[in-house]
Amino acid sequence: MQNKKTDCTAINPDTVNNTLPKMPDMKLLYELSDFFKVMGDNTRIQLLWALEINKMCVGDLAVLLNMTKSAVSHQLKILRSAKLVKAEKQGKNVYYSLDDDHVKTILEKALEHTNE
Amino acid sequence: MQNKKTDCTAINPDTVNNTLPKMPDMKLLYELSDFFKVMGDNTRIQLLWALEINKMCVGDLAVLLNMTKSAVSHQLKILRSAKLVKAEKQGKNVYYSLDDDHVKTILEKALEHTNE
DNA sequence: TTGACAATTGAACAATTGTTCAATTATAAT
DNA sequence: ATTATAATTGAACAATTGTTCAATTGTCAA
Repeated sequence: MQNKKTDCTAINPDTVNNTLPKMPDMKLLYELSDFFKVMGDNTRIQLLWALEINKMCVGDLAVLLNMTKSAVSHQLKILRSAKLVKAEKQGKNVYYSLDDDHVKTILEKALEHTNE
Repeated sequence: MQNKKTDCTAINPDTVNNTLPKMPDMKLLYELSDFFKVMGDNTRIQLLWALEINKMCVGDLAVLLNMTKSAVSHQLKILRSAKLVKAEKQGKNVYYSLDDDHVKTILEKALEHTNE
């Protein structure tokens, strides 16, 4: 019941042994933290909330959030690769919208926490 | 209907005008993204999940996650200032546990998203 | 009081991240 | 074909972040 990194020893080895097998797979935990990492940026939260109100194209979002199209596009790419938004091309414009019903639920749950 | 940062113009000014008043306060959005930022780290997700299983002290957590006590302590401090975990001193040890029922709910909701 | 152990703290470092800028692609209109 | 507009892309830069290391604080036992 030791730790490779330090000479640190467990105070309650039983508790550690009880906890270890109940921990989820590392892969799952990485997926979770990667998901939250995507949500953990103010620009992306603004984009998600805006798209929750209306489907919009990059130019509209840039004006709405007072940002450059480039910056918006970069962040939308991250949201898209996380499957949080989807893109739909119409002529010269690309319209973005939420790709996932869970996003709204998670935003609301997170609000319950911060509003305490 | 212009943007100060670029010469960019809205494609659909009506949509932008419709969306703008419906956007939540900037302060609220920052609180939200700050919350997700705290959740968006693999070490902290591991800590939260471990504490969801058992109340533990710093040394136990360090052994469980194979980290130094210092690194664990640093991250616990961040979780504590975000009111996600609470500390309770017992002699030489400090026992940590989840401070918020919502955390578990949010973790589960996030899993629903990543498991698709 | 002294020594040992648990935990915290601050500084330093490497790594990651978000925005800007400039260039490029793609589509529609003339 | 040429021009104009929408969007994307990649490189560069500044800012932020997580871990390590060393030193410190606080508590118990001898």
